Amino acid sequence: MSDDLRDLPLRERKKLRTRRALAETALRLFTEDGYDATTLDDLCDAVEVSKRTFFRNYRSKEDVALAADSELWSAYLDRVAAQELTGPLIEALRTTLVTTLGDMDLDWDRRFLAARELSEAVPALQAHSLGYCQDTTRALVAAVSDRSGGDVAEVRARLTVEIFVAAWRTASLRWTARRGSGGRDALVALVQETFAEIPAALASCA
Amino acid sequence: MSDDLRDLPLRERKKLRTRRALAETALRLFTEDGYDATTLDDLCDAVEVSKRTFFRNYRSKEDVALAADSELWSAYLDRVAAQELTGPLIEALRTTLVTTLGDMDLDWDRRFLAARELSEAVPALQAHSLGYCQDTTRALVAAVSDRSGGDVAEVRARLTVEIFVAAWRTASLRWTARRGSGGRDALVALVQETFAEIPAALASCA
DNA sequence: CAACTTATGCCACCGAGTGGCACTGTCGCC
DNA sequence: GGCGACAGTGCCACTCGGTGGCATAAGTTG
Repeated sequence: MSDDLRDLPLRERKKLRTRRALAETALRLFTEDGYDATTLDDLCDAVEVSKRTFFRNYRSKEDVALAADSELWSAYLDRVAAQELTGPLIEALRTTLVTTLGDMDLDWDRRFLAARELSEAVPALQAHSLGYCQDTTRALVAAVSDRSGGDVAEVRARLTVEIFVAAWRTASLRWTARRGSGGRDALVALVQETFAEIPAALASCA
Repeated sequence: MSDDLRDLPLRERKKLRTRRALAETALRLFTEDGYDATTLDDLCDAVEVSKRTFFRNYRSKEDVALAADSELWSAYLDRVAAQELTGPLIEALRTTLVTTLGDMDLDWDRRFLAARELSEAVPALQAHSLGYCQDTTRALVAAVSDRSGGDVAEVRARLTVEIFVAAWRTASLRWTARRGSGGRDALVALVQETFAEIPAALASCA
């Protein structure tokens, strides 16, 4: 995923540099000064870019804050599309997630943690982030249903994917709660733990 | 839930009437002309109310479109708070949901269906609707964790609640896909079916 | 009827997001 | 090396969702 590659056309390099500067500065300003307190004009001034240019790089103010989420899901979907899933679906989904996590950029941890913490503090970001999950869910269901058609099968696929996302969200919430300590390895461990808890959770009493 | 009650102070009655007129007209305009194409000014003109008044009744444009969702979750949380949950947690949550569904207003079906269809067409509404689920999740976890403390228990509770919401979303999606045919009874039946599918989904293969 | 409360209307304002157009740096081609 | 083509950018004006403030009208209470 690390396409730092300097063998891109000059134009692309410039564009990529402003894209990253925007995401980086946005994350800093949002956490330092607050999400609502930071206007897009502030951000654009800081990066020395026009507001118009911002919107050519990101679809919305929420989008730039949650760039790390977006990268994860995009990488995940690529991976799912590239390989064939075998065995129990939820296991396959979990395994692929763990692999994808391992392959993210080196500083992805930090950016993702910042995004999660913002997302918990700002309702608008939380909603937007859930939207990403939902889009990913849709795409996953489509990808999985293509391979094994059927009507009952589709309901099961959707349900499985929803549960998968639910477990991921629980795991990342736990990781965020301890402020990301242990880094990516800890996150992966929490994913494994949380998925293993699913049967117990279904059986647990009030 | 049917507090049509005319034994309220006159002022309350008026307020309630504009509240309902706003929700009703909003749903109509949004479905007829499109969500984005309908401005709040359009809505306020149609109801003959100032924009300021709109925002004293609803927090946002999304809010008024998803009033039916909001009512459901609010009624559900009331019910959960009022009774004690016994036996397997997910069963208790499901049963309470079915009861709550049975007790909604008579025209709730129609409004909920309209809200769901809008929500599937408009990303902003989808995100907002997921936000409601998330808030409900939080509240449920808090309510359940109060009763049975513990650290591992809290993770299980959260996971259970997340799975509960996942199943509900799958069920209501199925209902919406068939355009709400069969009304509320069909929705309840789908809820039962979908929850029953959970074990099979977890075991299902790709 | 008078005094108080509360919802409402009106107006000015902020910030997110879009469309249009002119400009400039980059790239391909001769 | 010069010369168009064109993507990316800046600037400007605009729409629309959402908020604050204040005067006013409507409902409530004595």
